[in-house]
Amino acid sequence: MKIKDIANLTGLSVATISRVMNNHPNVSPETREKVESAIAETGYVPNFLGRNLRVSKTHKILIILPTAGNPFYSEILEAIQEQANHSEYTILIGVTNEDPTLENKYMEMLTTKQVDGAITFLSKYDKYALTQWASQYPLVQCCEYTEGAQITNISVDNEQGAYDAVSYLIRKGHTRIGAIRGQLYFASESDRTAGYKRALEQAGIKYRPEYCHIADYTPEGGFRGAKALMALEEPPTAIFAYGDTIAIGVIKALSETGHIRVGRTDGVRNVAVIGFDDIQLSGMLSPTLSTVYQPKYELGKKSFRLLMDQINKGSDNKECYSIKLMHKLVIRESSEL
Amino acid sequence: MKIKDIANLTGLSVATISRVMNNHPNVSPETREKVESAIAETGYVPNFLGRNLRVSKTHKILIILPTAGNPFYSEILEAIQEQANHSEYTILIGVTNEDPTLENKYMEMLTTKQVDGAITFLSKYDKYALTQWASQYPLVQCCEYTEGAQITNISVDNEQGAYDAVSYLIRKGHTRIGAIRGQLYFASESDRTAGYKRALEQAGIKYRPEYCHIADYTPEGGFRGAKALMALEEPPTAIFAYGDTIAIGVIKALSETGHIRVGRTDGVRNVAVIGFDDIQLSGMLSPTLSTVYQPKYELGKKSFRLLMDQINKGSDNKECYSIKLMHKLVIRESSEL
DNA sequence: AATGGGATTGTAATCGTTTTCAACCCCATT
DNA sequence: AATGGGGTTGAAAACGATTACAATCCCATT
Repeated sequence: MKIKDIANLTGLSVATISRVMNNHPNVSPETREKVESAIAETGYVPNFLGRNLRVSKTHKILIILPTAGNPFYSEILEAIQEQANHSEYTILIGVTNEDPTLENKYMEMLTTKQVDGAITFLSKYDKYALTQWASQYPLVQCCEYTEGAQITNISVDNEQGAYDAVSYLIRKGHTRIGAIRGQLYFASESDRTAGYKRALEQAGIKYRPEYCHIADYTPEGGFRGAKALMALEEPPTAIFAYGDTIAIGVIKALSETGHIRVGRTDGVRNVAVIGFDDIQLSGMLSPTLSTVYQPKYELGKKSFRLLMDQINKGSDNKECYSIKLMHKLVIRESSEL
Repeated sequence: MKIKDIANLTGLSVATISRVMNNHPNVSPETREKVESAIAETGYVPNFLGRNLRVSKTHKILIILPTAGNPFYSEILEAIQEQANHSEYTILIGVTNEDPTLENKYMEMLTTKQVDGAITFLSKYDKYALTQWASQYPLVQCCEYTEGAQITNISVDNEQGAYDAVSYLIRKGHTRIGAIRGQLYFASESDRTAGYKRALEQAGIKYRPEYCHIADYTPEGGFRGAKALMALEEPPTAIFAYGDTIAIGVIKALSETGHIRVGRTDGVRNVAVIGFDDIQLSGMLSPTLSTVYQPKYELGKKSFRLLMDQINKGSDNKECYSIKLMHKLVIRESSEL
C-alpha cells in the first residue's frame, strides 16, 4: 500500500495525495474529503523511508551517553524525552562505555544522515575534530564541554560546585577531606578537582594526593574507594564524591565500618559525605545525602531546544553558545551527623 | 558528495562503487583499490536515506519503555545495547509514561518503516491489536506478556517469584504481610499479586485488602506506601515490594519510623522487607535488600536475539514463543534483622 | 582463428515520497 | 467575447542508493 495505490483508487495523482497528507492548502474540500476517506478505508500510512530521502530529514536525534546505568543521565533523558514528545522528533540513544570506536560510530550517524542532530554527554574529543563536527551538523554538548572546541554546550559550573561543597565541609571544621573521583574521562571531573583544590588552598590546607581516590561512577566504585580511604593510617573525616552514585557506595562502606551511624550515641563523630548531581534517590538513603544539585530537567530541556534551534536554522549556525546553569548546595543529613 | 561523484572521479559507474562499498565479490583488485583510495581521499560516506529506501531497512530497532527512570530497565537496556553494538543495529528508545497515545505512536513507527522491529516492555495492549502487530512486524514483549495475544514474549515467572518471596516471609514466622504494588498497569503485577495470595492461602492466612497498597515504581511511592501501612492499627510485620525501587522507599520509611534499625539492641523486631528485580543498588542499601532476582542481562540479550531472528527470517514468522527465565530469591539483610 | 565461459563492468529500473512547473478550469472583469 | 487570474490538479524530476540484466573483456580450449 503506497501513495500510488491511493492515487489509483481515487483517480487522482500522487501529487494530490501527497498534498492532502501534508495539509497543503490549495486542495479543494471535495478531493480532500475523497482522499481522506480512501486513506481511512485502506489504512494507508506513508513510508518514511521514501519521505526521508526526499526531504533529507530523519526526524530523529541521537543522544550519546557514556553509560546507561547512571540515574543522573536517566533523569536528564526523561526531560529530553518529554520535549521530544511534544515535537515531531524521536530520540535514539547510544551508549559508548568509554569506547572511542563507538564514539566515532555514533558521530558518523550524523554524516550518514541517520539522524538530524545529536546531544553528546562526552567531553574527551579532539577539539579540532569536535569543532569540525559542530560546524557541519547540529550538535550540542550537555553537562560537559571541551576546552578550545567551538560547539554550543550547556552545563553547571563544576569547579564552583565542587568548591562550594568542599568549602562547606571546611567550614564545618573538617581538614582531612577525601575525594572520590572518576577516571578523568570528563572535563567536569577536572573542574571539580580544581574546585576541590581551590577550596583547600584557600583554607590553607595542603592537598594530599593519597586522599584522592579514583573510581568509576557506580556504588561499587564508591564502596571500594571509601574502604580504601578509611584504611589510610590517617583517614579523612569527610569525603566528597564526584557523583551521587559514588556517594551511595561511600555511605554503605562507612556504615559497614562504623564510620557512619544514624542516631549514633557513642560520641564518635561520623564521617561527613557530600555528593554531586542530586539524583532522586539521594533523599532516600540513610542518612539522606547532602549533595550539589544540578538542574537536570533544565539541562535536558535546554539541550533539546538548543539542538532544535540549530536544526531549524539550517547550515548557517556559526554562532556557538556556552551556557552555565545554576547549581545549588543541598544539605541533608550525611554532612551533618 | 554522493556515490555518483565517486563514479565520475574514478571514471567508473555507480554500480561498481556500490559494489565496493558493500564488499561484493567480482570486483577486480585494481578497481577496488582505485575506488577505495578515492573514497579515502574525498571522505565519502554513503547516505543512509537512499540506501534505506532501496533496501527497505532502517537497521534500527525500537525499545518501548514505560518509564525512563527505573534502573531495572536501565540494566536490561544495557544488555540490549551491548548486543546491538555487536550487530549493525542501533537502538532507539521510546518512553510512554503510561500514555496510550504514545504507545500507539511508537507502534506506528513499525508501519511507517521507521524501525525494523521493536521490543516492548508494556503489557496492557488490546490482545487482538497486539496479535495483529506481531503478525505483521518483528516484535517481542520483554518482562511482560499479554494474556491471549499471539506474540513471542520473555519474562520470569512472576507469580512464582512473588510466591517464593512471601512464602519465605511466612516461614520466618510472619503472618501480617503487607504488599506495595503498582497500579495494575502490568501483567507482571497481577501475577505477583496472585503469587502473594497463593502463598497466604496455602499458609491459611487470610488476605487483607488493607495490607495491599498501591504506589508507582519509585522510592517516593514506596516511602508513602510504607508509612501508610505502618499507620494501620495492626501494622504488618513484613512488607513485600513489587520492585526494588519501591523497596528503597520502604526501607527509608521504616528507618524513619524506627521499624528498621541496623544493629538494633532494644530487642524490638525489625519489619522485614523483600523486593523484586535485584537492581544493582540493592546491595548498597542499609540494610541490604532481600529481593527476587530477575536475570536482566539474559532478558535483554535474549529479547534482542529473538527480535533479530524475526527480522532475519522475514515475514513467515508465524510461530511465537513464550519463554520463561529463572528467577531466584536473594536473601540479604532486610528480611533477616 | 573461432568459440565458450568466467570475471568484471555498465545501463537503467527501482524504492516511495515531495515538489517544481506547467496545465487546466472557472469565473469575474473589461 | 476576449482577457486575466486565482484556485486545483497532474506530469515528471528529483532524492541517493542497490541490483537485475545486459554487455564487454580476456583468456583458455578446440
